[in-house]
Amino acid sequence: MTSWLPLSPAERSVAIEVLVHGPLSRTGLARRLRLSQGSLTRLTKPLIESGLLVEAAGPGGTGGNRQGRPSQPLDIVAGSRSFLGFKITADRVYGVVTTLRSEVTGRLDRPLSTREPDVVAGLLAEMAGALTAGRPAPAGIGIGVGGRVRERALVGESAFLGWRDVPLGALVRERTGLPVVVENDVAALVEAETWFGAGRGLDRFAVLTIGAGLGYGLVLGGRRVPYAEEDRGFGRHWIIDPHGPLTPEGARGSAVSLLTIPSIRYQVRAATGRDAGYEEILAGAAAGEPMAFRVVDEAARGLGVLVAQIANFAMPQKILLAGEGVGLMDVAGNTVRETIRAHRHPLAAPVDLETKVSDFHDWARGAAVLAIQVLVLGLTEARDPG
Amino acid sequence: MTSWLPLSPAERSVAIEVLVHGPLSRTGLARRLRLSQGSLTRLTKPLIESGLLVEAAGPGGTGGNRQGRPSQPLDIVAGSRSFLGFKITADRVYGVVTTLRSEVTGRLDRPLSTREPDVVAGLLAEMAGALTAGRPAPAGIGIGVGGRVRERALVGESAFLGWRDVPLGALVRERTGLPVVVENDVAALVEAETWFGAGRGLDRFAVLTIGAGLGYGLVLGGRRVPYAEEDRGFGRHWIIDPHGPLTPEGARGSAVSLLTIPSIRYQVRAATGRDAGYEEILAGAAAGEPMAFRVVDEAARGLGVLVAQIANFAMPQKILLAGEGVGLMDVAGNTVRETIRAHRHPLAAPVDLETKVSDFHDWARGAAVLAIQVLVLGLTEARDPG
DNA sequence: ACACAATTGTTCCGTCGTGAAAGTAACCCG
DNA sequence: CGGGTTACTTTCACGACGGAACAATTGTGT
Repeated sequence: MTSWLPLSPAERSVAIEVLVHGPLSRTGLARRLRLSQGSLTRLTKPLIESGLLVEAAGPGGTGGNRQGRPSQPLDIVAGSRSFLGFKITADRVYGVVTTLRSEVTGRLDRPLSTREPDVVAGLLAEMAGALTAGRPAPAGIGIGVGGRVRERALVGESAFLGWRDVPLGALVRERTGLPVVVENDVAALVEAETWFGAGRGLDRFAVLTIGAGLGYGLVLGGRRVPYAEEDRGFGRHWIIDPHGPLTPEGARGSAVSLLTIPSIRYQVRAATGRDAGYEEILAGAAAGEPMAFRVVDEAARGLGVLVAQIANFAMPQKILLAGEGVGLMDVAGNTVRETIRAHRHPLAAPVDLETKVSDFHDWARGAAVLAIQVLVLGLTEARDPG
Repeated sequence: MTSWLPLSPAERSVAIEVLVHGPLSRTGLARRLRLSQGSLTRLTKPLIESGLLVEAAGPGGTGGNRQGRPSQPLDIVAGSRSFLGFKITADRVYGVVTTLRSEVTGRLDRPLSTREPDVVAGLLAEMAGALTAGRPAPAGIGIGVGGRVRERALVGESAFLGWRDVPLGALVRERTGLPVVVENDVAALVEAETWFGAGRGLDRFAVLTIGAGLGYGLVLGGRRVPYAEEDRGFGRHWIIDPHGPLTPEGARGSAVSLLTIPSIRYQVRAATGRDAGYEEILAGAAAGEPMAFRVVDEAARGLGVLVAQIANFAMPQKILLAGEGVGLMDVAGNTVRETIRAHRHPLAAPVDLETKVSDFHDWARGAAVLAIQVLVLGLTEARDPG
């Protein structure tokens, strides 16, 4: 049990199904995967023997069968392995320990004094040690970085760290002896939400993150679309309103200028001369302070337009708003929803919109999910044909 | 050979590969489909025996091997079967005969005097007879209709025909004795371009049609995304510019108001008092007539914004502009391209944009492709999970 | 001219994954 | 305790596939 079997494609699909969709009986799995019951007996046997799956204690709960032999749910031994996830920001590193099911069992964060790759890798190794002190060794490490990442190991370009072609994966692997997966931070969050969050089981799913910048990810056919713009952040040139605000960060009236936390603070500061925090501005808008209201209202309309465009052109079944800047929805959610409606066909299905305020540890958890996907199940990034 | 074998999934993939990607040797097919050479011998044998494939005359042309046994390309017998495709508009029906490769070998169109379902089905049957007079009977019929189509047979709702739950497929099958596939017209055009046109071999591909209305279709993972808005046409509520023109057809500044042929003619008529044709307006804009130029220029900017939004949010590898209203690109293509660039990240890959002026017979050809897909290869519509 | 290399396509065989069907297990109910 | 019902297992036969050896057909070098 020290290392898992190489799984056949069919075994892998069974493992993923149980991992993502909770305890399931063999019969239920057969239905979901369109396999015969006999195949399921065959496929689950080695998975149970290797310790990846167990027969859950209590037989099938509610909604089960009224008579006949009770079903025997199978479950992943979530605690059998642990994973580390890290998110690197400009001035701080956030880390979490998670189970196989991506439940966070520990968290930590440390300031980043320098951005020297060696020092950062050392800090990551040190945090890995601190996070797993007194516990069994984790199965792998996932690292999320803003910027372009190649081959899940190399940071090709990261503006805020000033990095170019830094082999971060190798550096951390040397210092920890653990397998390491490096990925763009938005991509990692999207994967995490697809497997364990709002996008669970969906075929088409979009994520928009609002924070210091914007992030966008699209999942189609259950797989994330590899995009080419992630290197310098999204939305600086998504012009929502040509007459909109001009900020240092994006083009005039761009999504970045309208929506990101720094841009909203900048606008209020420019108008009132006072430097207010983001939460403070939202509270002010809710209380009817004119300038704060105006900026937040404009942001809400911009967000509505943006969400409607995503819904119209990418046609996802669900859109998740995540990040630290979605508190906007609490204050001006109705404005956002009205604007979405105005930019959609009246007969179109309403957009399934979910809001999830996330902090930097949630981003780290996303990176841990990448490690789960790659290391346990042997998934590799979808190739881009053509 | 009167009816084709039921194809196994592997045989089907071979047939599609040859159909879509032209003559291919067995070795080439093995590489593309990631199968062994032995499997290819096995799979192609029944296809050749049944007459679906033939060994092409001349051995592999240029770019082949320098030495060794020359490869033996396999090709579809395109002329072995023919297909009918129809496009129904408000006042006219257009029909084509095509080969298996979707090459048009005959065309016809007739005025539509009434919209009574029985009469329309009768006209279709009569046109089918005229199109195939003196030729072998076609293998199937595809029909494209603007509006919502269910189960590839029922016209659920079509505003311009005034239909609701009309079993058009059954009506035409009764009168012709041929299998019939009914589909939304835009969906059919998208499928045709995916298999035989601009989207050939691409994983992600978008189509935007401009004509009397707008159409939009998205192909992801090689399959068309089933959308829910097609019933009343796209773009009436895609607000491109809130201060844009107001026309009878769409919301103010909507894509429909900016781009469709009736809206452009309406704008010029409202401004000049003279009713000019679409081509005339384009020529006037090119010649510098102020009002025509202004309307066309605004349309070009609107189109640029629209294409940029599609590129930003759906991230296709290629976007096709089709329909009768893309003559705009000849006159104001540079404006469109500049606007796209302004709404995209400067480092993002340039949008691969293709323009194809299409007439109503091209729409009919699209419907014939649906018939090819469904009837010959047994493809069914992608189910929408979740 | 001849052997040889290179490449395509075919034949043969062992393996593996699968569904069908029959059989076993576990539960409820009367 | 036996019948009904549902979950799971075992067995078996089939079919799809890859790998390896082999045949076919050309170019190349001496």
